[in-house]
Amino acid sequence: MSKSLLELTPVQTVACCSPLLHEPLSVDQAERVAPLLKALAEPVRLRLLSLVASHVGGEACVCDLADTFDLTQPTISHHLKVLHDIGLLDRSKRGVWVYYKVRTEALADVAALLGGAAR
Amino acid sequence: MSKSLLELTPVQTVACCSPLLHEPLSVDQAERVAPLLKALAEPVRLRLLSLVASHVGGEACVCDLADTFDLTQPTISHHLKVLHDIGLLDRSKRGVWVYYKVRTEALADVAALLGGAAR
DNA sequence: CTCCTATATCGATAGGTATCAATGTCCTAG
DNA sequence: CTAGGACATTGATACCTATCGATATAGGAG
Repeated sequence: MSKSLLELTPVQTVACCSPLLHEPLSVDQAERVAPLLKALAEPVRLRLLSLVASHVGGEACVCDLADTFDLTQPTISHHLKVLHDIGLLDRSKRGVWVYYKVRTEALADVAALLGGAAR
Repeated sequence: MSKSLLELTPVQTVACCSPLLHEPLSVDQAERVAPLLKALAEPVRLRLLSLVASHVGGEACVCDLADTFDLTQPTISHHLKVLHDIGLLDRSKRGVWVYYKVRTEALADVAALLGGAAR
């Protein structure tokens, strides 16, 4: 099944291969990637990320997000902080509102490691 | 799933397409994917997966793996069970040894959701 | 300044989990 | 059959985290 995985387009030789499946991950690599995956491994955070990304302008304020969930505002705030601290969300305060925006590069890095070969 | 949404050339796919980032994830989707990511979100398990995949024949027995880690055999066995239970590793017993093999489709599914598109 | 609203932080709690030592299961050798 | 080795399971422990209510902070309205 991995025949197509071996055919790489030149441009994506780096980004496209799945290091995870092609050579043993170093301890350092594993410990660097795991926290990113951990931040993603939460249904609420996955939905938050998705909601922010698909919101108008690619960003959303907490007030846009909180109503979607059956959770208190501190809990939403906590999840946003986790995503921001790990580098998956950018944060910018404008007036009273705080806007979050997905850092797509970070997400792409993870995807590339896991299965970039699918591209 | 949402395969019909992704009728793009490989180039476009690389540049832009990520289901997670293009439409809000449903609660169901999020709750289905999160456990997979959770299973991956562990340095030891990432390394195990990587070791199994890059081992000769794409599979490895526990005895091949255990020595690489500074952990007891039950702990390694635990992590392998987590990866197997979630569907990321296949398991086959041959004689006294148990061989594990990566289920690349499962990994590709996750990668596709995060940042790639299945071909 | 005072009040209100948006968001963050704090403290507590309940549930999850990585790890170990001890033990169980199952296969093969003899 | 019995012994030994490969792997899994169990039970205990220590740590982590998702969630809440309460509270803090900070900006805008009046």
